[in-house]
Amino acid sequence: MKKSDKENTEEKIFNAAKKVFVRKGSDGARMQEIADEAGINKSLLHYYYRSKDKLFAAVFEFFASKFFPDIFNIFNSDDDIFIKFEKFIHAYIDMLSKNPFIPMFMLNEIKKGNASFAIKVISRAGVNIKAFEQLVEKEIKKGNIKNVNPKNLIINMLGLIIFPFISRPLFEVLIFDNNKNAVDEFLAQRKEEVSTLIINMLKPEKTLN
Amino acid sequence: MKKSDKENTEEKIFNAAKKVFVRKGSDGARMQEIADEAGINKSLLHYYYRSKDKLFAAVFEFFASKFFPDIFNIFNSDDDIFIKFEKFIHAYIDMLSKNPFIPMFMLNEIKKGNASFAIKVISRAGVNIKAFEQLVEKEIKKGNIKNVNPKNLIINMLGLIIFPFISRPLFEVLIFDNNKNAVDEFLAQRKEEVSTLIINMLKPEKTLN
DNA sequence: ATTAAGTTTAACTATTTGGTCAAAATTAGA
DNA sequence: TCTAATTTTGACCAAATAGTTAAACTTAAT
Repeated sequence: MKKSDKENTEEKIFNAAKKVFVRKGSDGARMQEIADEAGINKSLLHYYYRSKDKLFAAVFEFFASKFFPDIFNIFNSDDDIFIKFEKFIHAYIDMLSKNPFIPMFMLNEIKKGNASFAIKVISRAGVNIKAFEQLVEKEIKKGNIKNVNPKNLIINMLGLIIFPFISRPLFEVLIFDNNKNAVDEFLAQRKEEVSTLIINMLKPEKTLN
Repeated sequence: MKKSDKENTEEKIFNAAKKVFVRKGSDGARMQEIADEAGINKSLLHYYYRSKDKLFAAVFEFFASKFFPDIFNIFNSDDDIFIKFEKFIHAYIDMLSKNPFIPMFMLNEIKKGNASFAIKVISRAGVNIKAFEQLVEKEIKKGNIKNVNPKNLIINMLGLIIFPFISRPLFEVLIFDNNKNAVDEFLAQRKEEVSTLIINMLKPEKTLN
């Protein structure tokens, strides 16, 4: 086969592995299922990726780079602070809409013991929480935003953004009577909802004098 | 052995199973690991619980009843609507503080295909989302709370409550430099944080005339 | 056309793992 | 104390599954 086809096979394996690992997790996934999903012989998995662990590591790294994307630098721009938050929230929800299963996958695998691996990816991606906290404190001092706890702010924001994707299988049936279109609409509308909420958390009270 | 000891063995198995299933998930858990954790012979697992599936089902049902606890009826009381929310948030975070791994376990297993099982437990627990939505709409009409979307309200509230527990392994190292005491403090303080946020989402604007 | 390198396949192996079984140990009751 | 029921154990089994191998096939270059 040609080189372009070789890459094609490797890609087919990688894409199939992404699907199956996301669906079943690192333990539940079966090499045979990945091979079937890719439509190729199981031995090819080992030909291209030595072992299940190596294949999983590749998939994990791929998703980690999505989950900790290169968008925290939005906070390094010289936009107005509220614009920064709005841009970040929109960008992150857009990413999750394209990859809705990433949060569950990542957080579950991290919990099972891949935290240190994740940290490497995070620092490589330039995610800098300390800088974020300092930014918030600076804006508080300047009086541009309310006196909020930066750690709470991060968790609140990420929770509001990420939780709907993690809990979708549950609330899809519990709240939306299995109407998947309604859920998709709901998730799309979350961009505005979360932006508004965060901005309301941050907007200083109108002084009354 | 005596009957009290028999129950003791069964309990030992059940408690060990809870630990291991939470740690590794239904696929990652090994019967041998559960036996070791319980300090008993592996055959006893099958003596008391027939199969891994049956043992897992018992554990799943146990956690499901915790995850969908009998506290939604707080909203059926005749407390003030803000008190209802405050009570609910406090009660739920208290429960999670005692069982911090339940959300990750439940949501992950539900995602992997136990949704229908979960629904049974939910309805048995009397969780009634429709009633909650109607309550919110009623209070909106009465002008007691702002005109919010009830579905957004539920997801926002549950996200703010649950997400910190799901993401703890990540933010513990990323935001808290592995200071576990600081994280425990942070989580305890979330009761007030979330209550305040939800109430601020609901409090009508002060009219200016 | 021939060759050498890379790719694909089916058959096979080794290990892990859920589950069984019969014997041994313990307990409760007569 | 003797017996029957219950509980516990270690050895074993069968199925599932990750990984190996050697041969067959394909491709690109000469």
